[in-house]
Amino acid sequence: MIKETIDLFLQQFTELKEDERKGIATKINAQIFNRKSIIQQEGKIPVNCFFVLKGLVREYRIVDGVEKTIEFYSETHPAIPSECYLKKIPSDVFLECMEDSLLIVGNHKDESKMLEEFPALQRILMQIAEEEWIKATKRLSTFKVQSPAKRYLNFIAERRDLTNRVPDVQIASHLGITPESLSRIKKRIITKRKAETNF
Amino acid sequence: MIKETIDLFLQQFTELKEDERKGIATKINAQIFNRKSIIQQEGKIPVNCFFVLKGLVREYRIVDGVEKTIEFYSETHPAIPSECYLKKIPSDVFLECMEDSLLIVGNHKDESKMLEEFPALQRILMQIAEEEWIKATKRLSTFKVQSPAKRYLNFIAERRDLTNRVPDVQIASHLGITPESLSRIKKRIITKRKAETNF
DNA sequence: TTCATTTCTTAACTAAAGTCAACGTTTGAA
DNA sequence: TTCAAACGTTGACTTTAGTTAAGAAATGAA
Repeated sequence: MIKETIDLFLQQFTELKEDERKGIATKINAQIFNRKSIIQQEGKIPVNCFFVLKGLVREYRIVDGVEKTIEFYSETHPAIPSECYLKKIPSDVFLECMEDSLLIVGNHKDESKMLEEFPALQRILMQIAEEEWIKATKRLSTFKVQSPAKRYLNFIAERRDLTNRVPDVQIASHLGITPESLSRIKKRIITKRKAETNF
Repeated sequence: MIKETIDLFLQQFTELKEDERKGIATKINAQIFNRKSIIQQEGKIPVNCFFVLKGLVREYRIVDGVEKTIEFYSETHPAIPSECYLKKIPSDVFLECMEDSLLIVGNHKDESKMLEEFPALQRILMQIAEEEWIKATKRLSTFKVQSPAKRYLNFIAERRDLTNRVPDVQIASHLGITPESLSRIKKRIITKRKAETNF
């Protein structure tokens, strides 16, 4: 079951030959985490990086005593306290499983070993880093160019899967607004829609 | 002069051996562009990617007829219409030199050739992609967590070099606000500072 | 140097977000 | 099943951003 999921995950990287893929699959360490598991504490140097095979991971930060949700990582996406993991400095964020989740668990040592054995992995890591870079850049430009209401519409369009899996408070802070504002935005959208269609 | 600058640029990647560095330096294509040169047009598939050795490049997008500044790329940073260059699709942004600039000019073909000849470059590209990812992620979280005023204070603290090189209109849209707002924010900061120090 | 263009600031007004507080509903742990 | 905690919404009020318009200052091309 787990092995199948890992193999399926690796199949998206088409440049891997079958024997490479199978070799990598056997060395990958995947674990099940319960809902509410904190897999990265703030203040601790990250030892692990994660990939979500099943489930959902939330990245958050505590600012003035309030949780600020930075990102949601769902299936097939890396969940890494990126800067801190790469630079080996204490994490400024928490990572929490929002659901029972199946995660690939990596660390620096295993990563080096696997890179030596499977040099093709280098390309894949590069590809992942590039994709994450692109995603972050795109989201960044939505903050510069769009209103909160548009960002919300954007969010429910692009991440429809998430809207029923996480509470609005977290979506709000992910959009950079308060939960009260999100509530009002939702109301505005509904009344606007009603006005446009004459009920 | 140009060759020296290129060598200096490459020295930051300490994992390169001296002969590799020199070899790469001779193959790198750097060009001087005049202020106001548009080095990437919107709508055209990017053929080049750039690295800023000297000068300043601005990335912007036109939204509802208004220029929205997405990013400034200064010395030692890559200036790439990232998604579009990597995916070879028409660019959704412009790249413009804000000053007379010395830029490394790359393209997909040269990149492949150089990667073949100098495999160590792969690591460096990886490192660059990671750094850009981290930067984008960090900036993203400032939009989620900070007020426009804080973002402005942040900007002048971290990019002091830029504040005198680019007009406020562009800084404003880079911060995701209007120039009028930025003007008011600046005023508020000054009056606040006066109040705190009793003049 | 000149002059049109861009830039910055200010004002008046509108729209939207933040804050604080209250309250009914939902949720999930015991 | 129960009940405390978390959640979502609403209202009243404050603060800040967007919009439109205008004018003074700075800039840069001819």
